[in-house]
Amino acid sequence: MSNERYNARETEPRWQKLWDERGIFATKNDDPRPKYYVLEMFPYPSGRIHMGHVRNYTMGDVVARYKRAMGFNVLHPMGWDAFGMPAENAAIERKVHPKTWTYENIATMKKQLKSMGLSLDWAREIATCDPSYYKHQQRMFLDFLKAGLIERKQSKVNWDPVDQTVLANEQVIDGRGWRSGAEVEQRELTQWFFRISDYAQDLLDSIDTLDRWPDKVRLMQRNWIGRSEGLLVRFMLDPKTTPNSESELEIYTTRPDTLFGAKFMALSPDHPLAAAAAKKNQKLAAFIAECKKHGTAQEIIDKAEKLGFDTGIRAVHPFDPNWTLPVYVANFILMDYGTGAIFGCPAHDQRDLDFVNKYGLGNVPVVCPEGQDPKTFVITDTAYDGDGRMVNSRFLDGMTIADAKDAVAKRLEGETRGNRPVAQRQVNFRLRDWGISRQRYWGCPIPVIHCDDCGVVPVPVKNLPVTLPEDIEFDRPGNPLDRHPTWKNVACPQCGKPARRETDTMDTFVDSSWYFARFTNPWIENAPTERKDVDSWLPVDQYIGGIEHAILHLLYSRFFTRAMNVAGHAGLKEPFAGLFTQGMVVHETYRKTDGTFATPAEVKIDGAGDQRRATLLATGEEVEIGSIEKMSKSKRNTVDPDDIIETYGADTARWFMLSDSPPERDVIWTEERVQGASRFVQRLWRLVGEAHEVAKSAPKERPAEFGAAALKLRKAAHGALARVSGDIEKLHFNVCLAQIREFANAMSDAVETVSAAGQATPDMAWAMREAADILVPLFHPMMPHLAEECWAALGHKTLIAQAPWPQVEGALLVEDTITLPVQINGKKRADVTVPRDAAHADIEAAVLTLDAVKKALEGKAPKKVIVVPQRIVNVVA
RNA sequence: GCGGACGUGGCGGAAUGGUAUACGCAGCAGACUUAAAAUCUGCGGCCCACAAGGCAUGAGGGUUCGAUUCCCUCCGUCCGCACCA
Repeated sequence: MSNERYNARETEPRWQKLWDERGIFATKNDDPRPKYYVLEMFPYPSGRIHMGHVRNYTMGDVVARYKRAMGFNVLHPMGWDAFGMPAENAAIERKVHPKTWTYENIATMKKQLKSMGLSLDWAREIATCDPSYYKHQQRMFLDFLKAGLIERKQSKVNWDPVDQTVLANEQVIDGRGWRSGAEVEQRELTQWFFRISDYAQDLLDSIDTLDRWPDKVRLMQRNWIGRSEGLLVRFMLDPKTTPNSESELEIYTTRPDTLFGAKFMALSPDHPLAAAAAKKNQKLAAFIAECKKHGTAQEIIDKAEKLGFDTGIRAVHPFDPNWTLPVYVANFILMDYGTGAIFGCPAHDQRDLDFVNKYGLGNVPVVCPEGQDPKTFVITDTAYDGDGRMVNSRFLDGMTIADAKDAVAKRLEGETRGNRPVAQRQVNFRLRDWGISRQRYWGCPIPVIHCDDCGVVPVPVKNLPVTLPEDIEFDRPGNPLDRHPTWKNVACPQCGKPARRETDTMDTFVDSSWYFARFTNPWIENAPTERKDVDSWLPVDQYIGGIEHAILHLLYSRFFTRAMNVAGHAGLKEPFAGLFTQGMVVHETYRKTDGTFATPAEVKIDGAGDQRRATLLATGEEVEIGSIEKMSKSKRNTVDPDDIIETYGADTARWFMLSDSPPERDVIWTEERVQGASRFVQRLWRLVGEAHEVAKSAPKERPAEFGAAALKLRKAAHGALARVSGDIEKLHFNVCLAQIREFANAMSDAVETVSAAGQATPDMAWAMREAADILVPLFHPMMPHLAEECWAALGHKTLIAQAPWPQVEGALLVEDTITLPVQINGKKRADVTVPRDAAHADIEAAVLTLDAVKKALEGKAPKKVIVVPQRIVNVVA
């Protein structure tokens, strides 16, 4: 067999078929072995898989196959995040029904995934657009509604007047809709919200328990939740200056210590007091209208100037009835954070300082940094937000910031006005409730009915699912559900009178917030989950996906699991015990003279290093080799997984994805390295063949003694085994692959030794058999097809996919004598070989006889000799 | 602006307080071949003709017997958040 080339194209489908026929990756829920749940983020069925999928699913498959070999009952399912806008875009642009488009894509991508040789349990496949899935989602919506986890409220949205649809912030570009180009308006719509903010503190606290999540993701979630501790303070207003004799304004501040530096108050343009004042002041009304015209798009907010308008209202300082502050409406105050009103202390807040400098209100520093003279400490253009002592602050003078905050809070909490304390400590979060209403067709219908008499009525559970109608038209903008002739019309479940269905559908993030739970038992029809299954399988032991989901998907899933817990559909709070975020697949770009890009397949590369040149295959025209970018359609730097699998085989593609780059970092796809991976596939095939030849003469019984060469091989094999196991556990795939290559090199050396000697000694033949039986299982998780073929060639009748992980022989990892590096003043100068358990004194004596040491010491005694057991010796001269 | 990560040969990278440059890619030289491909062997941080030696992990400083690893300052690259009071 050793002189035949390994033919991946013939071999891979053969093993895939066999795995399939024998159903060896179908997982049973009642298997008594310990469980291991490995999950990769399921794909959106966009049409074809891309290299990012190949990388993601290869990593998951390595873990799944390894854990299976380690004796775990492994759950490794796959499904489709199948609702979403691209299906509707296809319907509009190509007149294909979203359902047809989606299911065709699923079929194509499933075939592609199968060609990768992934050890997936396809019997548990889920598509979120299937009524058998979203039925349960609707059921949970109703349960959550009953449990008070969902509410309906007004919210501002980006409205595209041409497409007649709501746009996400990222779909608004320079204030215009990304598709229509129409100027986006702010509209108030009544929408459904999941009350995720009720769980802000719990979601924050529990991050500490997620010790197998990347620190980066945990930090991003902490920042996103954005907890702050502050004080609500009720300022009195001069009723003579207010529109309707209002007497009070409540503000939120995290810096109550700076109250004596206050120079103004500011209201959000959406604040009720601003609205009231605008009714009596046309100029103010115009100012507010102008503020509201600006969208929520980030670019606009960034560039917008800080603008204010003096309402004429005057507020009274809480510590001085004779001290009044002007009340402005300002465009930078958000209505939905705190109370929508603030007091401004310009000396210690840059934004407030910019504001007073524009309107000439001045500033007073109240915190003086250590070592500064308060008399000369002035603020002009840069606010001071550091530590220091209170100054110019009456009873607070001399206190630290923390003490001053506490003193202000205590004093104002103690005062009451109208039976309520003047101030109250409050914790605020940046995290907002999760608006899930989408004015779209291709999503999960929200199961409620609007009745003129009964109001919002939930669809009775027995009437679920509320299915999407299939006879819809995309010939006009807007939501097809809204204008469907009959779907919307329904009798009120309570009073029986004609009523209307909710035509909004759910955000697709809802679909992906519980699919991992459904995978634990996707067959049960009368409930979203089977409690014994969901509780025994969850949490997911290893979740793998892109960093782009670090916040939204992962935070929503954490919330949703809590909600399922409350509603009785799951018994835990944290769905993902281990998380890994893999890097992207990137590729260099090729720019043609006309500025457009060429694909890697259209380009031929010549030369190396600085001499590398790229020319178009078709015309010979030179193209510029550009920067390395994320593979994308727009840069045309994509490589099609199908092409790679066709040319090199899935194992080569899988090996490449794990090589060289650490898995959390981006990997650069290059033709040279794919060939390198392919060469290694061939080399392993040859090596296993050669090893098999050598091993033919091996005795059945393990020899009592091993010669030096055989022992060296055995040590290499067991050393590699121990290290590879550890590296897979830590997901250090690139290091793991280097270990396998090193072991293969050691095996090649041994084969070389045998062929130089003419024949194998019995001990070497036995050791070679052992080495081959270790090598194949080691690379099986990465290259399963090649491993099956090698395993069969070695004469095994079992499948490697079902074989146990080899046992390490610990004694082989311990050396009798060890060679320690010898440093002189921290630089390596020599080696010394000593018995493993040699005493310090003996090692020291041995070291002092070395020529290099004698020379360095020039006859003098060393100042110190440091012996680190099993590691190193350092002589200080 | 706030927060975080990273910086090692020509390139991807290894080593998380103990032999810096494992493993691979590219390169060079050689073997096999009529030739090529494939394969195999050898060489690859810099300075110095060699050796000895010295210098090298973005730059500078510190801690340590010993620092790529820990600490401080700076430079560069990337990422997240951002009128959040």
